[in-house]
Amino acid sequence: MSKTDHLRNVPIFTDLTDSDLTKIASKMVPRVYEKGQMILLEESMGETFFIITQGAVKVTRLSADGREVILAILGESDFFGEMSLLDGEGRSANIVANEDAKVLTLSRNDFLDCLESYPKIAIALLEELATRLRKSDQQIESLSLSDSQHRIGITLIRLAGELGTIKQGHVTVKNLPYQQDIANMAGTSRETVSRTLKLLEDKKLVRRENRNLTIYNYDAFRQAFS
Amino acid sequence: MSKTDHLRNVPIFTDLTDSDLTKIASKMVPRVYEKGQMILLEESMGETFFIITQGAVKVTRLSADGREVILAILGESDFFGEMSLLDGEGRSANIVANEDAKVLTLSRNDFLDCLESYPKIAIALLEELATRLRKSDQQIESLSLSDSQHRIGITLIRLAGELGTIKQGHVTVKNLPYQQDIANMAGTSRETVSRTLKLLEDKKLVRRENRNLTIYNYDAFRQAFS
DNA sequence: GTGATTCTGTGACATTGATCACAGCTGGTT
DNA sequence: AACCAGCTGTGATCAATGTCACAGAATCAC
Repeated sequence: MSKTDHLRNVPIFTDLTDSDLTKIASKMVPRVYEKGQMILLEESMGETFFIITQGAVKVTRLSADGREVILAILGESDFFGEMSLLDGEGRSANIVANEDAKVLTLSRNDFLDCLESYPKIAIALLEELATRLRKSDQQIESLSLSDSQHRIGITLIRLAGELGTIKQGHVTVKNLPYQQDIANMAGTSRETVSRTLKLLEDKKLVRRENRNLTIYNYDAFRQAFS
Repeated sequence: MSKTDHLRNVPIFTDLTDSDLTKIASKMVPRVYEKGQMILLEESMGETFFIITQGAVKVTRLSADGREVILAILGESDFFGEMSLLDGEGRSANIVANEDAKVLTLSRNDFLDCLESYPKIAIALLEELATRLRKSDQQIESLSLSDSQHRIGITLIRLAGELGTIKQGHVTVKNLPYQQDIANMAGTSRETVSRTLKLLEDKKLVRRENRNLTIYNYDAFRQAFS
């Protein structure tokens, strides 16, 4: 698949003509990362915009004592790095390749030029940031008000939405993240995730085999936890 | 103060010429709300953009059983309502006048026209959303990793930044919000806020008199809680 | 296939902080 | 000035869940 083809799938570029896409694509530089490799380090200055063409990354913040919060897991056609380009502050999060990953990068100047030249990109980006803000607000609510069981349920729904495939009402998440990662997304401990998954399985709400998780009745499940 | 004067103070409009500002101002309709009055209700469709010219509002989410999370307290020259205009989803939060408040409103269409006609507005708005997203991410981190004492400390810092005035190293927040509101911002209970404030006062980190709170050594305080 | 590494399950225990209950203040209103 | 509503302080209690410890599974590397 060519660079241009990849860009076409990215929400903020969908409104562009082929020739515009090609122009932008020509400025993008591909890079490759191995699983576990750090792509961006907190505190460093942001100078690059990234689009994922293959694989997945996790966006985290680390506390002084090394505990980690996972803010998001991003996959193909998702992008990152725009925040510090936009507001000029330093990085606010770390990005790590969660599996082997390929990305396209755009320099700060080229990115900002895009915004100036194609107002549609700016508007689409506004849309995307609004959606992310909305999700963050939901997360804040759930961390503030819900107990660990609900937060874990909500996290499974997030994962299902991002990584799952729906088939006749039940969703399967292949390659479920490790319990520690789920815990770091849900703001709880690994042990609590273990116990809660068992409980959900006992209640016949989900099934696990190998690294896959199936939510039997996705709608009912969302009902119960949102 | 004229409408145009108010707009000049709003970050997303600062780059505009006077004549552009006047054009936009002419489309804005003023409204007035009393303390406690609901300005926007969750779930309703977003059709209006608001700029605060006087007073303050709180942005909240409510759980099914009536508990409230305060996502932000906004004051003069802050704006809200842009989220559902941008991504077309329903409202994600409630807005309540926290004191008597005056606002200027802009209709959906006029707002979107502004974005199309003045790319600078779109870019400034991107900047603002990036900043908000950054704050949300910090909040998620602190809810996930910090104990209640730290979360309350961080909340006081937020309040100091938004409502306080700095004078030779110490910050005074006049008209500190009620403990219940602080609790709803910090994701803890009102009683815990009461006990923690006492503790901070005993440690000579802050002083309270009437409805005012003074943080003695702002830099050290931030050091200790961030 | 074997060993090493990493992930998961589970009991025991300690602790935080929510909740309840109620008294004491404070500020606004008549 | 007296009253009332709503805010604040504080003790007692207790459930949820984090932490520790370790055994059992799964997966990876050679």
